[in-house]
Amino acid sequence: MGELFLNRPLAHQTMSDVTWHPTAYRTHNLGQISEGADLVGKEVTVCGFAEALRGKGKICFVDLRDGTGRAQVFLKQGNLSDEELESIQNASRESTLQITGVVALKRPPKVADGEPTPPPAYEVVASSAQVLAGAQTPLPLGVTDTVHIDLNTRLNNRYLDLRRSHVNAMFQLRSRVLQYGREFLISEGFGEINSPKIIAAAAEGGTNLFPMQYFDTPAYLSQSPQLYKQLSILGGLDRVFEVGPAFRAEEHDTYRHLNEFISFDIEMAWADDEDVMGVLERMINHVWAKISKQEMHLFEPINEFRSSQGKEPVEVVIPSIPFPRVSYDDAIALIQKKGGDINWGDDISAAHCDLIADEYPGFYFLPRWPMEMKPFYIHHVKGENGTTGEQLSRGFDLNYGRDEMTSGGQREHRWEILEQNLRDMELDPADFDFYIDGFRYGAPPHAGWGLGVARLLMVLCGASNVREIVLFPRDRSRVTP
RNA sequence: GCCCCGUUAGUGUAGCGGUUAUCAUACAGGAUUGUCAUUCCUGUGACACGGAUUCAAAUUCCGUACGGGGCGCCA
Repeated sequence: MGELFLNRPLAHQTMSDVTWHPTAYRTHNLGQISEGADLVGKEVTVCGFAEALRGKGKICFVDLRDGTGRAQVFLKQGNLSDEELESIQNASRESTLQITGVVALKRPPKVADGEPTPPPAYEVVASSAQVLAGAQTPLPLGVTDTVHIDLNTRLNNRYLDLRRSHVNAMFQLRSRVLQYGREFLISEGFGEINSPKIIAAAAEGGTNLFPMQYFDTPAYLSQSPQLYKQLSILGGLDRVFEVGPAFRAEEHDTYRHLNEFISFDIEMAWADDEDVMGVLERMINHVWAKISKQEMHLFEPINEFRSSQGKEPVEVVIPSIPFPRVSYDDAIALIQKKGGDINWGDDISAAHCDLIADEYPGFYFLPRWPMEMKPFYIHHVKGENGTTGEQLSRGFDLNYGRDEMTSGGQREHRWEILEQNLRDMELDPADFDFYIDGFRYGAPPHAGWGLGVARLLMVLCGASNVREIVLFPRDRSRVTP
């Protein structure tokens, strides 16, 4: 497998847009070597993981990999000391090596008649070689092995799993998605904030919190930046976003839930639900457009791997905007029409979403949920009623297929209505003073949303489990590594 | 939390009452090699744990542990 990518840098951007200064251990990275036409004849020092070592005699080939790419190193008796040659030949896979040598054009491989000659490739002819750190054998999982590996085995040995090229590519994509998302929001006047993760009480109703001890006071891990980004708006910050962790003590066990996850949140003053849905679809459109323009090389290892597993390649189709709006009313009618068992007032399950996705493949909004199904802080407009006459809310979801990506809405900005909403839900407003107090001194109408980063990446990378694109996932039964 | 299912070398698999427990890859040793998933030879290595049934259990049953899939809830 590795061979297929031997001459390709893992990250396009690393070579062209990034300034690489030499470090204490290397003068060049392997991405530079693999694009090394202008380095031929130059002496370089490179470092990397030994992906494959071939040859125990007078010559030896090493496929070396670092974070930027791969390159072959050629070692020949006489070019370097016998001790050095022997130490490399005795090294195990994934040991880290440091090689000094001259960049040269590789001798072209023998190709069968009719096969095209591969493009020129470059290698380092070693004049000196060191093992920096040996890898114990056997490896708990083979980085280049083509055998299937259980997700659990992979996560138990994530530090090795991450070395696999398609896994590595997914995390590079994640970094780009966040970068392009940030740059988009900043271009629309948003500023980045960080809200506290240690809180005294629930900032949003519903889920269970992880309790913790804060000196002598009981406290909790934050399950959402909801309240704090609203308080930022009340504080006059106008447009804010946050990328940060949220913690939920729910005993769920699915491909799309974790107990710690990264939420991409925005909050926007003087705006309603439609306004922030617009921000969201423009942001996703921008991210997809940038990815498809600049990062498609990252899908090569991903699709190469998928093909080895008999899976369809993933394609990046820039979703056109606006995304379809399927109101709650329309969704219920559509599900019923397609034979789904659902009544007005029921939650829309993943199976129901499959039915909607038949009609609306890709991203679609589900706006205007019943007020009684939404939390007390969601705004409603009197007179906006559903087909059964019940009050509708300005809350919405964004789905992709069967999966919910985002939940958001216009928030209620009037403290009297907040208190009334709580009383309507048979809750005591006094218990929510920590929330409502911030609203007592003038509040802009505002709206926002929270997007599950891993769920969005799942769509982009074609992953079937959020754990695949979370570095060290935390679920009900996993707190290590 | 509910309903199904699974656990065999480092990794991933075959076997489904009697096998010397299959194969790939990895690992160790050797030969070969400017190789291209190098090739070839030799070797090492496994039935999750506890109990039951049986002449005989990796294989059937019960329990435990761990894991997987689906659902609910959510992002």
